[in-house]
Amino acid sequence: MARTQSADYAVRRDAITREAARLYARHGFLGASVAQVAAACETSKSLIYHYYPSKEDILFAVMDTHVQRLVRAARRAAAEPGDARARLGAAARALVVRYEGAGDYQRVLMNELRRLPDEKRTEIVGHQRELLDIVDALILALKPGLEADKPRRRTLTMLFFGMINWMHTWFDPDGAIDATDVADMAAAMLVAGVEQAAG
Amino acid sequence: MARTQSADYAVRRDAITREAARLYARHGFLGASVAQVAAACETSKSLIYHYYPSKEDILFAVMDTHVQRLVRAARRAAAEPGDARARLGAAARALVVRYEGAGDYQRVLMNELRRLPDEKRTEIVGHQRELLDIVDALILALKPGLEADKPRRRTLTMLFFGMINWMHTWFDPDGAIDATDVADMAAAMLVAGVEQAAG
DNA sequence: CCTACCGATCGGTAGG
DNA sequence: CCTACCGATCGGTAGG
Repeated sequence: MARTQSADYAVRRDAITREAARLYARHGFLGASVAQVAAACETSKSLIYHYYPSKEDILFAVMDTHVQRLVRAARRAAAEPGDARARLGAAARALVVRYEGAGDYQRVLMNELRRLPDEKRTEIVGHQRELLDIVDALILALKPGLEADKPRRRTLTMLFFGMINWMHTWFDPDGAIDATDVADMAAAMLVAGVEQAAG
Repeated sequence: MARTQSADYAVRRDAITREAARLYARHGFLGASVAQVAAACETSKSLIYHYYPSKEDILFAVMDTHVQRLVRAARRAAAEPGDARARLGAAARALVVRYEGAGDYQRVLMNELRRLPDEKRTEIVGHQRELLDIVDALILALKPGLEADKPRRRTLTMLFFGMINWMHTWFDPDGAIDATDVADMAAAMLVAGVEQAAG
Protein backbone atom coordinates (compact mmCIF):
# COMPACT_ATOMS: atom_id res chain seq x y z
CA MET A 1 0.00 0.00 0.00
CA ALA A 2 1.13 3.50 -0.76
CA ARG A 3 0.22 5.29 2.43
CA THR A 4 -1.05 4.10 5.76
CA GLN A 5 -3.64 5.60 8.03
CA SER A 6 -3.26 5.59 11.75
CA ALA A 7 -3.68 2.02 13.00
CA ASP A 8 -6.65 3.05 15.08
CA TYR A 9 -8.18 5.37 12.47
CA ALA A 10 -11.49 3.50 12.35
CA VAL A 11 -11.62 3.20 16.13
CA ARG A 12 -11.15 6.94 16.60
CA ARG A 13 -13.64 7.79 13.93
CA ASP A 14 -16.24 5.52 15.50
CA ALA A 15 -15.61 7.09 18.88
CA ILE A 16 -16.29 10.53 17.40
CA THR A 17 -19.47 9.26 15.74
CA ARG A 18 -20.67 7.73 19.00
CA GLU A 19 -20.01 10.83 21.12
CA ALA A 20 -21.65 13.00 18.48
CA ALA A 21 -24.71 10.72 18.51
CA ARG A 22 -24.90 11.12 22.29
CA LEU A 23 -24.64 14.90 22.17
CA TYR A 24 -26.91 15.37 19.15
CA ALA A 25 -29.48 13.13 20.85
CA ARG A 26 -29.30 15.04 24.11
CA HIS A 27 -29.06 18.63 22.89
CA GLY A 28 -30.13 18.44 19.25
CA PHE A 29 -27.87 18.94 16.25
CA LEU A 30 -27.92 22.73 16.50
CA GLY A 31 -27.70 22.65 20.28
CA ALA A 32 -24.51 20.58 20.36
CA SER A 33 -21.33 22.28 19.16
CA VAL A 34 -18.35 20.69 17.48
CA ALA A 35 -16.37 21.94 20.45
CA GLN A 36 -18.58 19.84 22.75
CA VAL A 37 -18.08 16.78 20.57
CA ALA A 38 -14.34 17.38 20.71
CA ALA A 39 -14.43 17.81 24.49
CA ALA A 40 -16.41 14.58 24.89
CA CYS A 41 -13.71 12.81 22.85
CA GLU A 42 -11.01 14.50 24.95
CA THR A 43 -9.43 15.96 21.84
CA SER A 44 -9.42 19.17 19.81
CA LYS A 45 -11.87 20.55 17.28
CA SER A 46 -9.13 20.32 14.67
CA LEU A 47 -8.89 16.59 15.22
CA ILE A 48 -12.63 16.28 14.61
CA TYR A 49 -12.18 18.12 11.32
CA HIS A 50 -9.39 15.77 10.43
CA TYR A 51 -11.84 12.86 10.59
CA TYR A 52 -14.91 14.62 9.20
CA PRO A 53 -15.10 17.50 6.70
CA SER A 54 -18.04 19.13 8.47
CA LYS A 55 -20.48 18.91 11.35
CA GLU A 56 -23.17 17.69 8.96
CA ASP A 57 -20.97 14.85 7.77
CA ILE A 58 -20.84 13.56 11.33
CA LEU A 59 -24.62 13.74 11.43
CA PHE A 60 -24.81 11.77 8.21
CA ALA A 61 -22.46 9.11 9.60
CA VAL A 62 -24.62 8.72 12.72
CA MET A 63 -27.79 8.29 10.69
CA ASP A 64 -26.32 6.17 7.92
CA THR A 65 -24.68 3.55 10.15
CA HIS A 66 -27.88 3.28 12.20
CA VAL A 67 -30.39 3.07 9.37
CA GLN A 68 -28.29 0.51 7.51
CA ARG A 69 -28.14 -1.67 10.59
CA LEU A 70 -31.91 -1.36 10.95
CA VAL A 71 -32.43 -2.46 7.35
CA ARG A 72 -30.12 -5.44 7.78
CA ALA A 73 -31.76 -6.48 11.05
CA ALA A 74 -35.26 -6.20 9.62
CA ARG A 75 -34.34 -8.03 6.41
CA ARG A 76 -32.78 -10.89 8.32
CA ALA A 77 -35.81 -11.21 10.62
CA ALA A 78 -38.26 -11.01 7.73
CA ALA A 79 -36.41 -13.85 5.98
CA GLU A 80 -36.54 -16.23 8.93
CA PRO A 81 -38.52 -19.43 8.55
CA GLY A 82 -42.16 -19.24 9.55
CA ASP A 83 -45.40 -17.73 8.27
CA ALA A 84 -45.94 -14.04 7.61
CA ARG A 85 -47.34 -13.45 11.10
CA ALA A 86 -44.25 -14.94 12.74
CA ARG A 87 -41.87 -13.04 10.48
CA LEU A 88 -43.66 -9.78 11.20
CA GLY A 89 -43.25 -10.40 14.92
CA ALA A 90 -39.58 -11.22 14.40
CA ALA A 91 -39.02 -8.02 12.41
CA ALA A 92 -40.79 -5.92 15.06
CA ARG A 93 -38.67 -7.44 17.82
CA ALA A 94 -35.46 -7.02 15.82
CA LEU A 95 -36.15 -3.34 15.23
CA VAL A 96 -37.13 -2.63 18.82
CA VAL A 97 -34.04 -4.40 20.13
CA ARG A 98 -31.87 -2.23 17.87
CA TYR A 99 -33.70 0.91 18.97
CA GLU A 100 -32.99 0.04 22.58
CA GLY A 101 -29.34 -0.80 21.93
CA ALA A 102 -28.75 2.36 19.92
CA GLY A 103 -31.08 4.84 21.56
CA ASP A 104 -28.95 7.88 20.80
CA TYR A 105 -28.67 6.98 17.13
CA GLN A 106 -32.40 6.34 16.91
CA ARG A 107 -33.24 9.70 18.50
CA VAL A 108 -30.94 11.48 16.07
CA LEU A 109 -32.46 9.63 13.12
CA MET A 110 -35.97 10.57 14.23
CA ASN A 111 -35.31 14.21 15.09
CA GLU A 112 -32.55 15.60 12.90
CA LEU A 113 -33.25 14.47 9.33
CA ARG A 114 -34.01 18.00 8.14
CA ARG A 115 -30.56 19.13 9.23
CA LEU A 116 -28.97 17.13 6.42
CA PRO A 117 -28.33 18.74 3.04
CA ASP A 118 -30.76 17.54 0.34
CA GLU A 119 -28.57 14.91 -1.28
CA LYS A 120 -27.61 13.22 1.96
CA ARG A 121 -31.11 13.40 3.33
CA THR A 122 -32.36 11.67 0.19
CA GLU A 123 -29.91 8.85 0.79
CA ILE A 124 -31.13 8.28 4.35
CA VAL A 125 -34.76 8.55 3.30
CA GLY A 126 -34.04 5.88 0.68
CA HIS A 127 -32.89 3.48 3.38
CA GLN A 128 -35.92 4.31 5.48
CA ARG A 129 -38.07 3.45 2.49
CA GLU A 130 -36.38 0.05 2.29
CA LEU A 131 -37.52 -0.46 5.87
CA LEU A 132 -41.07 0.52 4.97
CA ASP A 133 -41.00 -1.86 2.02
CA ILE A 134 -39.98 -4.79 4.21
CA VAL A 135 -43.04 -4.25 6.37
CA ASP A 136 -45.21 -3.61 3.32
CA ALA A 137 -44.12 -6.99 1.89
CA LEU A 138 -45.01 -8.70 5.16
CA ILE A 139 -48.47 -7.11 5.15
CA LEU A 140 -48.94 -8.34 1.61
CA ALA A 141 -47.78 -11.83 2.59
CA LEU A 142 -50.30 -11.71 5.42
CA LYS A 143 -53.19 -10.57 3.21
CA PRO A 144 -52.60 -10.95 -0.54
CA GLY A 145 -56.05 -9.40 -1.00
CA LEU A 146 -54.51 -6.00 -0.19
CA GLU A 147 -52.38 -6.17 -3.35
CA ALA A 148 -54.39 -3.44 -5.05
CA ASP A 149 -54.70 -1.19 -1.99
CA LYS A 150 -51.25 0.38 -1.66
CA PRO A 151 -52.51 3.52 0.16
CA ARG A 152 -54.05 1.44 2.93
CA ARG A 153 -50.95 -0.76 3.19
CA ARG A 154 -48.75 2.31 3.45
CA THR A 155 -51.01 3.80 6.10
CA LEU A 156 -50.88 0.59 8.14
CA THR A 157 -47.10 0.53 7.78
CA MET A 158 -46.79 4.11 8.98
CA LEU A 159 -49.10 3.46 11.95
CA PHE A 160 -46.88 0.50 12.84
CA PHE A 161 -43.69 2.55 12.70
CA GLY A 162 -45.49 5.28 14.63
CA MET A 163 -45.98 2.78 17.44
CA ILE A 164 -42.37 1.62 17.66
CA ASN A 165 -40.29 4.54 16.37
CA TRP A 166 -41.11 6.81 19.24
CA MET A 167 -40.86 4.29 22.05
CA HIS A 168 -37.78 6.20 23.15
CA THR A 169 -40.00 9.07 24.31
CA TRP A 170 -41.82 6.95 26.91
CA PHE A 171 -40.42 3.43 27.24
CA ASP A 172 -38.84 2.53 30.57
CA PRO A 173 -36.36 -0.36 30.25
CA ASP A 174 -36.64 -0.92 34.00
CA GLY A 175 -40.42 -1.03 33.90
CA ALA A 176 -42.82 -3.95 34.20
CA ILE A 177 -42.97 -4.60 30.45
CA ASP A 178 -39.95 -5.27 28.33
CA ALA A 179 -39.14 -4.04 24.86
CA THR A 180 -39.84 -7.28 23.01
CA ASP A 181 -43.28 -7.46 24.64
CA VAL A 182 -44.01 -3.98 23.31
CA ALA A 183 -42.83 -5.14 19.87
CA ASP A 184 -45.22 -8.10 20.07
CA MET A 185 -48.10 -5.83 21.08
CA ALA A 186 -47.37 -3.49 18.16
CA ALA A 187 -47.11 -6.43 15.74
CA ALA A 188 -50.43 -7.86 16.98
CA MET A 189 -52.11 -4.48 16.60
CA LEU A 190 -50.77 -4.17 13.07
CA VAL A 191 -52.11 -7.64 12.23
CA ALA A 192 -55.51 -6.60 13.58
CA GLY A 193 -55.41 -3.49 11.40
CA VAL A 194 -54.51 -5.59 8.39
CA GLU A 195 -57.37 -8.06 9.03
CA GLN A 196 -59.79 -5.19 9.39
CA ALA A 197 -58.57 -3.51 6.19
CA ALA A 198 -58.83 -6.77 4.27
CA GLY A 199 -62.20 -7.86 5.64
CA MET B 1 -58.30 50.60 34.76
CA ALA B 2 -54.95 52.26 35.16
CA ARG B 3 -53.40 51.64 31.76
CA THR B 4 -54.87 50.38 28.55
CA GLN B 5 -53.39 47.92 26.15
CA SER B 6 -53.53 48.40 22.46
CA ALA B 7 -57.01 47.58 21.20
CA ASP B 8 -55.59 44.79 19.09
CA TYR B 9 -53.11 43.54 21.69
CA ALA B 10 -54.45 39.98 21.67
CA VAL B 11 -54.68 39.92 17.88
CA ARG B 12 -51.04 40.98 17.50
CA ARG B 13 -49.86 38.59 20.13
CA ASP B 14 -51.69 35.72 18.46
CA ALA B 15 -50.15 36.67 15.12
CA ILE B 16 -46.69 36.51 16.67
CA THR B 17 -47.48 33.15 18.25
CA ARG B 18 -48.75 31.81 14.93
CA GLU B 19 -45.74 33.01 12.92
CA ALA B 20 -43.40 31.65 15.59
CA ALA B 21 -45.17 28.28 15.41
CA ARG B 22 -44.66 28.25 11.66
CA LEU B 23 -40.97 29.09 11.88
CA TYR B 24 -40.24 26.84 14.86
CA ALA B 25 -42.01 24.00 13.04
CA ARG B 26 -40.07 24.56 9.85
CA HIS B 27 -36.58 25.32 11.16
CA GLY B 28 -36.69 24.11 14.75
CA PHE B 29 -36.60 26.34 17.83
CA LEU B 30 -32.85 26.86 17.67
CA GLY B 31 -32.89 27.17 13.89
CA ALA B 32 -35.42 30.00 13.84
CA SER B 33 -34.25 33.37 15.11
CA VAL B 34 -36.30 36.05 16.82
CA ALA B 35 -35.34 38.31 13.92
CA GLN B 36 -37.01 35.84 11.54
CA VAL B 37 -40.17 35.84 13.64
CA ALA B 38 -40.15 39.64 13.59
CA ALA B 39 -39.66 39.72 9.81
CA ALA B 40 -42.50 37.23 9.31
CA CYS B 41 -44.74 39.55 11.36
CA GLU B 42 -43.44 42.53 9.36
CA THR B 43 -42.25 44.19 12.53
CA SER B 44 -39.10 44.59 14.61
CA LYS B 45 -37.38 42.34 17.10
CA SER B 46 -38.09 44.94 19.77
CA LEU B 47 -41.83 44.65 19.14
CA ILE B 48 -41.60 40.91 19.69
CA TYR B 49 -39.90 41.55 23.02
CA HIS B 50 -42.69 43.93 23.91
CA TYR B 51 -45.21 41.08 23.67
CA TYR B 52 -43.01 38.30 25.04
CA PRO B 53 -40.17 38.48 27.58
CA SER B 54 -38.08 35.81 25.82
CA LYS B 55 -37.87 33.46 22.87
CA GLU B 56 -38.74 30.57 25.19
CA ASP B 57 -41.90 32.32 26.36
CA ILE B 58 -43.13 32.36 22.76
CA LEU B 59 -42.38 28.64 22.58
CA PHE B 60 -44.38 28.06 25.76
CA ALA B 61 -47.33 30.03 24.35
CA VAL B 62 -47.30 27.91 21.17
CA MET B 63 -47.30 24.66 23.13
CA ASP B 64 -49.68 25.72 25.87
CA THR B 65 -52.47 26.98 23.61
CA HIS B 66 -52.20 23.84 21.49
CA VAL B 67 -52.09 21.25 24.25
CA GLN B 68 -54.98 22.88 26.11
CA ARG B 69 -57.10 22.75 22.96
CA LEU B 70 -56.20 19.08 22.53
CA VAL B 71 -57.29 18.31 26.08
CA ARG B 72 -60.60 20.14 25.63
CA ALA B 73 -61.30 18.45 22.29
CA ALA B 74 -60.50 14.98 23.65
CA ARG B 75 -62.53 15.52 26.83
CA ARG B 76 -65.55 16.67 24.89
CA ALA B 77 -65.34 13.67 22.50
CA ALA B 78 -64.84 11.20 25.35
CA ALA B 79 -67.97 12.56 27.06
CA GLU B 80 -70.24 12.11 24.04
CA PRO B 81 -73.12 9.64 24.29
CA GLY B 82 -72.30 6.09 23.22
CA ASP B 83 -70.34 3.11 24.45
CA ALA B 84 -66.62 3.11 25.21
CA ARG B 85 -65.73 1.95 21.70
CA ALA B 86 -67.66 4.80 20.08
CA ARG B 87 -66.22 7.38 22.47
CA LEU B 88 -62.69 6.15 21.79
CA GLY B 89 -63.26 6.58 18.06
CA ALA B 90 -64.68 10.05 18.64
CA ALA B 91 -61.65 11.05 20.73
CA ALA B 92 -59.23 9.73 18.10
CA ARG B 93 -61.00 11.65 15.36
CA ALA B 94 -61.15 14.83 17.43
CA LEU B 95 -57.41 14.70 18.10
CA VAL B 96 -56.47 13.95 14.51
CA VAL B 97 -58.68 16.76 13.22
CA ARG B 98 -56.94 19.18 15.60
CA TYR B 99 -53.51 17.91 14.55
CA GLU B 100 -54.39 18.57 10.93
CA GLY B 101 -55.81 22.02 11.63
CA ALA B 102 -52.80 23.04 13.73
CA GLY B 103 -49.94 21.18 12.09
CA ASP B 104 -47.28 23.73 13.00
CA TYR B 105 -48.30 23.77 16.64
CA GLN B 106 -48.38 19.97 16.75
CA ARG B 107 -44.89 19.71 15.24
CA VAL B 108 -43.53 22.19 17.77
CA LEU B 109 -45.21 20.32 20.64
CA MET B 110 -43.69 17.02 19.46
CA ASN B 111 -40.18 18.26 18.71
CA GLU B 112 -39.27 21.14 21.00
CA LEU B 113 -40.37 20.18 24.51
CA ARG B 114 -36.79 19.94 25.79
CA ARG B 115 -36.17 23.55 24.82
CA LEU B 116 -38.49 24.73 27.62
CA PRO B 117 -37.08 25.51 31.05
CA ASP B 118 -37.97 22.87 33.64
CA GLU B 119 -40.93 24.59 35.24
CA LYS B 120 -42.68 25.37 31.99
CA ARG B 121 -41.93 21.97 30.54
CA THR B 122 -43.52 20.40 33.62
CA GLU B 123 -46.67 22.41 32.99
CA ILE B 124 -46.95 21.21 29.39
CA VAL B 125 -46.15 17.62 30.37
CA GLY B 126 -48.96 17.87 32.94
CA HIS B 127 -51.45 18.70 30.20
CA GLN B 128 -50.12 15.87 28.06
CA ARG B 129 -50.70 13.54 30.98
CA GLU B 130 -54.34 14.68 31.11
CA LEU B 131 -54.58 13.56 27.50
CA LEU B 132 -53.07 10.18 28.35
CA ASP B 133 -55.50 9.79 31.24
CA ILE B 134 -58.49 10.41 29.00
CA VAL B 135 -57.43 7.51 26.77
CA ASP B 136 -56.54 5.40 29.79
CA ALA B 137 -60.07 5.90 31.14
CA LEU B 138 -61.56 4.82 27.81
CA ILE B 139 -59.43 1.67 27.79
CA LEU B 140 -60.65 0.91 31.28
CA ALA B 141 -64.26 1.52 30.22
CA LEU B 142 -63.67 -0.89 27.34
CA LYS B 143 -62.12 -3.61 29.54
CA PRO B 144 -62.69 -3.19 33.27
CA GLY B 145 -60.60 -6.33 33.70
CA LEU B 146 -57.47 -4.24 33.01
CA GLU B 147 -58.07 -2.26 36.22
CA ALA B 148 -55.09 -3.86 37.94
CA ASP B 149 -52.74 -3.72 34.95
CA LYS B 150 -51.76 -0.08 34.74
CA PRO B 151 -48.41 -0.76 32.97
CA ARG B 152 -50.15 -2.54 30.12
CA ARG B 153 -52.81 0.17 29.87
CA ARG B 154 -50.11 2.83 29.75
CA THR B 155 -48.21 0.92 27.07
CA LEU B 156 -51.35 0.59 24.94
CA THR B 157 -52.04 4.30 25.41
CA MET B 158 -48.51 5.20 24.30
CA LEU B 159 -48.73 2.91 21.26
CA PHE B 160 -51.98 4.64 20.35
CA PHE B 161 -50.47 8.11 20.62
CA GLY B 162 -47.45 6.82 18.72
CA MET B 163 -49.76 6.03 15.82
CA ILE B 164 -51.48 9.40 15.67
CA ASN B 165 -48.96 11.89 17.07
CA TRP B 166 -46.49 11.53 14.24
CA MET B 167 -48.98 11.45 11.38
CA HIS B 168 -47.55 14.83 10.41
CA THR B 169 -44.34 13.12 9.28
CA TRP B 170 -46.10 11.08 6.59
CA PHE B 171 -49.79 11.90 6.21
CA ASP B 172 -50.83 13.41 2.88
CA PRO B 173 -54.09 15.39 3.19
CA ASP B 174 -54.54 15.15 -0.58
CA GLY B 175 -54.03 11.38 -0.58
CA ALA B 176 -56.52 8.57 -1.01
CA ILE B 177 -57.24 8.20 2.71
CA ASP B 178 -58.44 11.02 4.89
CA ALA B 179 -57.42 11.91 8.40
CA THR B 180 -60.55 10.67 10.14
CA ASP B 181 -60.14 7.28 8.42
CA VAL B 182 -56.63 7.07 9.83
CA ALA B 183 -58.03 7.96 13.25
CA ASP B 184 -60.57 5.13 12.93
CA MET B 185 -57.86 2.68 11.93
CA ALA B 186 -55.73 3.69 14.91
CA ALA B 187 -58.71 3.40 17.26
CA ALA B 188 -59.56 -0.06 15.89
CA MET B 189 -55.96 -1.19 16.33
CA LEU B 190 -55.96 0.08 19.90
CA VAL B 191 -59.18 -1.81 20.61
CA ALA B 192 -57.59 -4.98 19.22
CA GLY B 193 -54.58 -4.44 21.48
CA VAL B 194 -56.87 -3.97 24.46
CA GLU B 195 -58.83 -7.15 23.68
CA GLN B 196 -55.60 -9.09 23.35
CA ALA B 197 -54.20 -7.70 26.60
CA ALA B 198 -57.42 -8.54 28.43
CA GLY B 199 -57.90 -12.00 26.93
C1' DC C 1 5.42 16.00 0.41
C1' DC C 2 2.59 13.27 3.54
C1' DT C 3 -0.23 12.36 8.06
C1' DA C 4 -1.73 13.72 12.38
C1' DC C 5 -2.52 16.89 15.28
C1' DC C 6 -2.17 21.69 18.21
C1' DG C 7 -3.36 26.65 20.04
C1' DA C 8 -5.36 30.54 18.35
C1' DT C 9 -8.34 32.99 15.83
C1' DC C 10 -11.22 34.01 11.54
C1' DG C 11 -15.89 36.35 9.77
C1' DG C 12 -20.70 36.25 11.04
C1' DT C 13 -24.67 35.92 13.84
C1' DA C 14 -27.20 34.59 18.03
C1' DG C 15 -30.52 36.46 21.89
C1' DG C 16 -31.32 40.37 24.30
C1' DC D 1 -41.17 50.96 18.11
C1' DC D 2 -36.39 51.72 15.76
C1' DT D 3 -31.18 51.71 15.18
C1' DA D 4 -27.32 50.61 17.24
C1' DC D 5 -25.02 47.91 19.68
C1' DC D 6 -23.21 44.24 23.74
C1' DG D 7 -20.87 39.70 25.40
C1' DA D 8 -20.72 34.98 23.90
C1' DT D 9 -20.33 31.66 20.99
C1' DC D 10 -21.01 29.45 16.44
C1' DG D 11 -18.75 26.29 12.48
C1' DG D 12 -14.71 26.20 10.19
C1' DT D 13 -9.63 27.22 9.00
C1' DA D 14 -5.07 29.55 9.41
C1' DG D 15 0.21 28.66 10.14
C1' DG D 16 3.50 25.52 11.84
